[in-house]
Amino acid sequence: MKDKLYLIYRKLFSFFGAQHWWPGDSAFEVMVGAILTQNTNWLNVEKAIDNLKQSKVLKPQRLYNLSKKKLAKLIKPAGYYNIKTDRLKSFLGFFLKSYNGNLKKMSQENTRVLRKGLLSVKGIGPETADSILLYALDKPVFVIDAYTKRILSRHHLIEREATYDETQNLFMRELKGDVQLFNEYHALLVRVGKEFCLKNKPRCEICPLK
DNA sequence: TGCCAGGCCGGGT
DNA sequence: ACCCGGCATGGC
Repeated sequence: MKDKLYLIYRKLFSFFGAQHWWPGDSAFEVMVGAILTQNTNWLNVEKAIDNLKQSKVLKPQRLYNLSKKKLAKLIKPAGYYNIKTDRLKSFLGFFLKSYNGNLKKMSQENTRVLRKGLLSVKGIGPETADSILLYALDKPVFVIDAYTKRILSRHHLIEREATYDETQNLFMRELKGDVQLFNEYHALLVRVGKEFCLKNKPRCEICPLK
């Protein structure tokens, strides 16, 4: 099993090359993007983030102080804008209250404690929490998403109905706990998922994993 | 033109 | 402990 996961990684990397994730200019932008991209096309998220940048509010305190109505309007292109407004606000409350809106302070926290804290925020589930841990805070946590599960189950490495934790445990048990590896591996899975492993239009014949 | 995207919550079984 | 509807825009 261990060899299989490394083999898949090598195939993906040699086919696609480095993905340079997470796209974004700052760790804070990554955290905001992680919430905005929930079940949403990244291109739409970019529009929302651009709006926040144009309005000069892509900072913890500025964003937190913004009225719900104004925030909702700015992130509208990302979809689910009412829900995501609340989710951003609750996350920012946590970030400001627990870590004074300071990324350094946050990243010094014990990873397990941090994950629990993030999961206690309404609107942050396992994938969003782990994306923040890995891509904003450089913690060696493997991110699981819909593509990852679909690809692994189609290759019979997990059950089709495997849970998030089961899938994550597989990766973290079999792979060396390396931030750069986890970063690149997840990004590559999303890449191959988008191009070859769509829900109703799989292109398995020409997939680089074939 | 309909299908789907880098999920998560809450209410019902 | 699962299961499912709701949430919403924009690209292809």
